[in-house]
Amino acid sequence: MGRAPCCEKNNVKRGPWSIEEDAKLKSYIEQNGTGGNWIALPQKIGLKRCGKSCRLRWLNYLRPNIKHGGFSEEEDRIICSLYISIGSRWSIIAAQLPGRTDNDIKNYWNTKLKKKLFGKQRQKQGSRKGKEINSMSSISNNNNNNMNQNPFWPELQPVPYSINEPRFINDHTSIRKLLIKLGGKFSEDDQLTNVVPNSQYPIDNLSMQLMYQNHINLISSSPIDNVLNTTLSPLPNTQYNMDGPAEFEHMINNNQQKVDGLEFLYEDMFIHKSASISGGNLDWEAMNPYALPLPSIVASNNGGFQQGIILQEGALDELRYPMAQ
DNA sequence: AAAACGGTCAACCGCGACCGC
DNA sequence: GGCGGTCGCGGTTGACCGTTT
Repeated sequence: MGRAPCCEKNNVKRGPWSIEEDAKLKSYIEQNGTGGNWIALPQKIGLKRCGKSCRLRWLNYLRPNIKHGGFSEEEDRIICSLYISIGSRWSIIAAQLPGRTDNDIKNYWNTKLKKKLFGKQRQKQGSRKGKEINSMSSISNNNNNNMNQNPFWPELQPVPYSINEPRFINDHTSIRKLLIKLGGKFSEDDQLTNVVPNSQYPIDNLSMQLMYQNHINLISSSPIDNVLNTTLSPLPNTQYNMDGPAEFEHMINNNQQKVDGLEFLYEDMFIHKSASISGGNLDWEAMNPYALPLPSIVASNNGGFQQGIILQEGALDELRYPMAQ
């Protein structure tokens, strides 16, 4: 048996909203609020619309102080940084951009920013084709080995990644270790409960906002190398330019102790659904200024934490199924 | 001139989460 | 704890419009 529809579809109008409908909805909500029940709202005001449709129209269009179009460079940067860090959590990204709606940002990303970002990358890749053939083959060889032996991710399974997987959320110890390594307010003696009441998720909104802000300040203001040094400052100060997967791989392989607290990252590097490698190449430099060259941590909308790492389109399949190419 | 194509964006859909009973 | 109703989210669709062929 299918799920019951939220409204009787035969009796509701669909498609674009008329000026009259907009005016009706807007004036009612401005005077009376939503009443906490979107489903009942259209009936109250005599609109032949689904409650969800009313909600959407209000949130995305009629609500005061909504901005449309004209995204600034700063907004671009925030969107890209957050997308790289947390993926397509549009509502969370929108929360960082006053006046922007999740729908707007999603559309903007899908139609413009994504192309801007990856188009730039392809352009650069195209100009370095010869060089990349060599690096591709080396990556491919490594991948084959990795897939056969899984030296770093022994339990890696070719299963689709789900953002709802509790892997990070449950890995409290790792998260805490990472937070401690981030330094600043998270000292070794601090209890995470100072920030996360009762050590249980979800964290309160203010803490989450503060964490976000710290994260955004960090990633939006720091040059790549500085970010790396800053966030990993409590670690031995070995420099990695992170110019590609080989460097990152090398870092993991030879410096396990230096990245203690990031254990949960490495698996995700290969499983995260936003992770990808275009045509077998990782050209992180080309992702600048938006790309983050390091694992970054932010709060997720369900109160946990997640990490993002930059890989390019197609990486997942190639890394999982190297023989299928 | 017109058909084909591609980009944009408002709106819809379906699912999981949440909440009250 | 189970259930039904509602909310919120992210993915997808389709109408519209500008550009290209």
